[in-house]
Amino acid sequence: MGRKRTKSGKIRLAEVAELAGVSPITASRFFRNPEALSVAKRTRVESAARELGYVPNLAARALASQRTEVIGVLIPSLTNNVFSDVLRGIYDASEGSRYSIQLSNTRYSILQEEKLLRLFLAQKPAGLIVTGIDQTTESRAMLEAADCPIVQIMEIGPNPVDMMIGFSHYDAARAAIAHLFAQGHRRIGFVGARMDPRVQRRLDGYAAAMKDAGLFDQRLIVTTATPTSVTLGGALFADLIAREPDIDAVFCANDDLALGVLFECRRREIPVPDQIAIVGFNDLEFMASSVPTLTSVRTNRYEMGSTAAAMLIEAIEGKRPEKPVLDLGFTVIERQSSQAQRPTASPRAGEWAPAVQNDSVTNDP
Amino acid sequence: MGRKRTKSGKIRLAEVAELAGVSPITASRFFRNPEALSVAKRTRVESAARELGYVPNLAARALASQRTEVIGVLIPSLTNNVFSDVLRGIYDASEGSRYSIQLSNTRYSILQEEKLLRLFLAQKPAGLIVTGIDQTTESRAMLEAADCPIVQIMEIGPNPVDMMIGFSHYDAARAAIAHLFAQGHRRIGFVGARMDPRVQRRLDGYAAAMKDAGLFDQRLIVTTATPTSVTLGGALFADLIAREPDIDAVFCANDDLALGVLFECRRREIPVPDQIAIVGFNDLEFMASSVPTLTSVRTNRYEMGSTAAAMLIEAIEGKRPEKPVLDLGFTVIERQSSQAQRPTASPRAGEWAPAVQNDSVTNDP
DNA sequence: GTCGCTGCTGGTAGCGCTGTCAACGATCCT
DNA sequence: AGGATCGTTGACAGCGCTACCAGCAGCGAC
Repeated sequence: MGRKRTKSGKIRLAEVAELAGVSPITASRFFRNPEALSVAKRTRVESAARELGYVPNLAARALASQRTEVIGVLIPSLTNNVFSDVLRGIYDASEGSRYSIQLSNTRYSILQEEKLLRLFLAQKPAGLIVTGIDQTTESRAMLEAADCPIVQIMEIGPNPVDMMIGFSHYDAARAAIAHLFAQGHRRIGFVGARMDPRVQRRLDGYAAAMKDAGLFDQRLIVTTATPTSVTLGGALFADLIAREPDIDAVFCANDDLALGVLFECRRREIPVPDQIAIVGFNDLEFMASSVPTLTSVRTNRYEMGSTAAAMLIEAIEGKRPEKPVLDLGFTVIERQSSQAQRPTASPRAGEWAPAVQNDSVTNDP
Repeated sequence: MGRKRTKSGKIRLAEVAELAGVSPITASRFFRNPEALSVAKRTRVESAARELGYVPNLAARALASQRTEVIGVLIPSLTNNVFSDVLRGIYDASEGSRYSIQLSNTRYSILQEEKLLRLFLAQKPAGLIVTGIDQTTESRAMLEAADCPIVQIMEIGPNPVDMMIGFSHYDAARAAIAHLFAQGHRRIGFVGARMDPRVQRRLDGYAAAMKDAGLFDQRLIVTTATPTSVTLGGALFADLIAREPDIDAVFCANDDLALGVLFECRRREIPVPDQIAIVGFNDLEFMASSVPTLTSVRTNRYEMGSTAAAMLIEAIEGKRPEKPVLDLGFTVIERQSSQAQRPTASPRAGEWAPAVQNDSVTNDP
């Protein structure tokens, strides 16, 4: 016997079709490919749908069509400011499209990432955005076997699974160190936390630049697996300066650490940049208004997210980009914290201004 | 005639049932309510599912059961640190449950919120988390008509739609001002940005406290609709101090603004807290390690998210909480930036320590 | 006139799962 | 012992939509 399900008063496609005087399948086509209809039927279906307030049932559509309109996004952290900018880009670019975002947090664990990937793939997503290029072998195999477009974000490297968008953390770190060299600094410390693959590559870039200049010294490097924070930046710098009092600059793997270093310098009355220069990474908003203003490597986080989502959607709809790997570059934004010459006095109100980007070293491939 | 759809090699429930030697409906029950099966069949289905690597088709489930396992979340901003903490709580609490999170960004627009709400509700979510208590009349009506549990987060107020979890921004602001009064401050400025409803209520709390003390002065208030930032904090404070040079404290509607004020003071060589005391709101991590450390009102953002999601899931599964409205309270964390007496000298390295919470004014209902 | 093509439309048959109800044996109570 | 109750299981019929063809009209080419 049949069920007694309440028909729930919901408008179905069949109702719309009836009101429009067409078959259900024609009405269905209207929502997926309006161009295939004659103008007359198109307008009839459109007004019928509006009149009834029809909303398609996505579950039924997914079941019948054997595919979903979901874009899976895997990022390592919800807390890190870097990812909130990327996410904003992704959400903005997906808005207005038919695709919805399914977000999951890997917490910087590639095993967790593998687990989530398995979960996502089982639901046949329309596309996937994953962070970075360091997946487990198993994850990599799943990604390559997946029958949907995939974008790797945050960095670029060899052997993309499919598409890729990011920049070279290695080169960015080298550019930051080159800037410090140009300002006359020689004993440059490195402060890093979390040490995820991208931070590791910044460290590699730092080390390579220092080695090339014959200035590399393992003792200049302080890192920890602890998640990053401003407080941690201060603590790591305290370790560093206690051990190596003669350092003249610090390159921080991110801006939170840099701010922590700045505060620690202030606490110890170490003049910045006169005794110690500071360079951060990411160019978060506050870097431009601290005292002194802080030099940083600007990265195009929002664009990374929005472009990744846009590329993915294009690819889902069959228009693969001509260049599947996109380098968004970076810019060293030079500010007071790394100037060779400190201005005569601490600037008075009104005299300071954010760094002019024209003065900066840009890598925009 | 039938279709030639590629059966896609996917394992279906029927296959699992066949291997386990039970009917499909019994296998189905195993995944939804294992307790209803006898132990023998339960283990048989379990091993069959594992052997075949079965993954349920959520679209089919949603279609057949007329409901989804999706929790809709509407927040006003993806950038604001406050919401990233809340979100992390929501995602953490939903992990391991059968529910997945569908996130959307209202961008502080209640019209956008209404639009998104309509979209969400059309897909019959299992539950809904919405930010704040200021919905449009239309949104309010839709929420009340929705046949799923709903949690309003970030603040508490009268007439909850369903459940509610947050704290009183009004009371929190009053507590911050009371603390400044206790430290001897009288001409206390207010700096606010964005001026969303919650910031507005903080302003109301400030104004009420000042009026009660006979100290209210409209000229002490500087606000803007511009989104908040550290830089903006400095700029707003610059306006305020230019107009009212005799202020002795500033209450900032959030910590970014407070940091901006601190930097601006440093830029102008205004001693903090000797000439100007500073109090922020939210107690972001950096407040404890700035120089001087910054007083702030701690809010339980992660708990707000995780508890909201946990309550919602309980409610979806039929266990409504005994108390549908939960006040998570706040704590005024007293730090150097609002101390009545500045320590004799600027503290030396190692001598500073984060404020002890025991010294603080807690409102923990 | 016939053929093939193009553009539009419709019929049929599911997609994979679950709500509803009925049936069955086992257990419990009087 | 008889009836009521409980726990467990299965049959059936869809949920609302779309893939796959088939059909049909209109048109130009031969």
